[in-house]
Amino acid sequence: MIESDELLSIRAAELYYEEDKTQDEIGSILALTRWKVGRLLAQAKASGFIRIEIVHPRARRLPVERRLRETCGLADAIVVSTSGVDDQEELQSRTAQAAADYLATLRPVPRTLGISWGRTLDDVSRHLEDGWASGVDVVQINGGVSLNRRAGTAASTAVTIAQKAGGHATLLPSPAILERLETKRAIESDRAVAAVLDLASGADAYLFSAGTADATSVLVDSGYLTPDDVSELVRRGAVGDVVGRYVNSNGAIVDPRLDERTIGLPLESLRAAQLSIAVIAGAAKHAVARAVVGSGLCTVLVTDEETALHLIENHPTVQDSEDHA
Amino acid sequence: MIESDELLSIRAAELYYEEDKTQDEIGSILALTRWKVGRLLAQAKASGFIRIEIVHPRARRLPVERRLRETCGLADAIVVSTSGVDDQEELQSRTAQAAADYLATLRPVPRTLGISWGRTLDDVSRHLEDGWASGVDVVQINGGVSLNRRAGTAASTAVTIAQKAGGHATLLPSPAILERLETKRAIESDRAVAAVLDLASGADAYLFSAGTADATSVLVDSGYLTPDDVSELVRRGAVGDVVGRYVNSNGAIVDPRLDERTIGLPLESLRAAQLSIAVIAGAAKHAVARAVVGSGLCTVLVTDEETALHLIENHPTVQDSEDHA
DNA sequence: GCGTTCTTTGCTCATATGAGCACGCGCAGT
DNA sequence: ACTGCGCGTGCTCATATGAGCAAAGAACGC
Repeated sequence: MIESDELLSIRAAELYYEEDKTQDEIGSILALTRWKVGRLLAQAKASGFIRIEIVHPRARRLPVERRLRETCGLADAIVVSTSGVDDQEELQSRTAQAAADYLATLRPVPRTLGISWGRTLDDVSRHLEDGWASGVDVVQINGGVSLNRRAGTAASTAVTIAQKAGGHATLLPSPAILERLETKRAIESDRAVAAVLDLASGADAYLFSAGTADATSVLVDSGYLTPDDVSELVRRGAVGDVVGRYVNSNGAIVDPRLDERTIGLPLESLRAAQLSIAVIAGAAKHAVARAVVGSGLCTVLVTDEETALHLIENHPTVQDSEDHA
Repeated sequence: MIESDELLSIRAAELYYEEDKTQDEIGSILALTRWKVGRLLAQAKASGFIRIEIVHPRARRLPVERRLRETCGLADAIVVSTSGVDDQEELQSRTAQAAADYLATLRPVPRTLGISWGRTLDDVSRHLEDGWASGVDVVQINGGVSLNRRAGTAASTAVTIAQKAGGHATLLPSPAILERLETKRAIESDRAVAAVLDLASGADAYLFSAGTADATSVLVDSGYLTPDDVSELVRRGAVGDVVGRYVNSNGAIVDPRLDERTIGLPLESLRAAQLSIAVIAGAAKHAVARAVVGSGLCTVLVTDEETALHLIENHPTVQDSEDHA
């Protein structure tokens, strides 16, 4: 029964899916009633013999999204299909596209959107369509405009997103990390900076990415940290950075001294936010993604299938809550 | 239109196939009429965005079979799925299984079945179920019983197939290739041998495989030919052997002198047969498969998907008919 | 500007499919 | 043997889907 029924269900599936026969026709071919065929087909599906895949760069993985939402307690999850993706480039692009799509269809439309900056966010900004919303103001939530070697990327990301929505951008005129705590305090209390930070903390939604904790980080690239600094952070458990702040696998700040010199929205504000969207893709970022999701830094995650599955596997339900400072 | 419709059809497909929504539900989600959704879905399928695959060791590829039948003018074609097959072993086994299944469901049941011998055929015999038919007599169509190193494989193949069908086996008591033409003639005219050959030429159906033209061939393994002999044959265009006879890519005999010393059914008998089933699998046998199919040696081919696609690509419609002798 | 033609849209209707149910068969306990 | 239970089977009926069609709309030439 088990054996022969399995084979029959395969034959039925071949005729149904590959030959577009009706269940009735299959019935007469295999000498079965059409109800039996229906059950065989259901059985084949249930046993996982039928694999249906949607192959398209814009395809999403709804079942994975659901699982991700459920196991990680996210308000929403966007998972892009990873099938047939050869290079990281493509994967980044697909994810950014998905994030752009998500933003564009977001309801209610946020009046102010707080964003970080970096390669990923810039990618999102470029994938957004002109007129994706009307009148969304964009605020930077962490510093880093001027020092960035690829001058203006951070600024242009914000400006592009705002322009395409017919709103205007507010930049955070400050470095990402200051060398001395006093300088940081001084800058922070500067009226212009304080106003932006204030605006940022009141944003309706946040959109940010995360960086890996290695020498390829934008913070290294921009000269805020040396590769050695990063190595030391890694030694102390850093898995990546979120809006310029290095966190360990529990999502806790790795180096409070460094963090104190970092300008921008504190991570707690992200955690408290009604809507904070993280865009994280690629195998290199699995660890940060886990930290971000596990520690409640985002309510919505946009990612690739592989990363999503990784997160589900290692269900990032925080086991130990805090780390030693 | 093209752009937005494509995206919509992907969204619809996700909801339909991955979330098991009804077209009507999708309609209300995407703000479309259910007919539009239906069309979008049809479009997605037509554009090839929906890939349905049946993952099972016994799964076949009906559409490929159809194409193979049509482009190669075969009476029937059996193509096994190659998805997720790691090793050659598995592929051989799947193909043999399919051949066994095909034999078992063959109608009308042949009264006498002519078979060759070798690893593939032996595999088929082992996959046949006991009682796969009732009263099928089996005849060997080419020599090679005694000399074979793996003693008795050829004989056991025939006997197994016959036994499982409740019929009896007739072996061809002769080497595959004789060293001297006179010996061959003498053996051929021996009453016992002649009777078997006569029986063989009158079989209702033939089942055979093909070997590659290299040192791994069973003919080398059995000591009928030396690796050097084979190299020479290859130099002269041999792509493999069929029932002990080496053919070139047009399916023509490579070395008529050698062929004259080979005992067994001539290839012309296979070509003239009402029903001759070739079982050929594996990348190494693409060339022989092409020769067999292209020169009409079989009316039915059992093979793997990869080989089938190769045959379809290089549609083996015989371009030049005969080769120089 | 106007008619023509081709495409797209929303429909009706026939068909295909799935849910739920009652029957009958086989099996075990008494 | 009898009876109760469980399972697979084939059914009825509601629902989902696809074919075909007429009208609306867009694109084009005159």
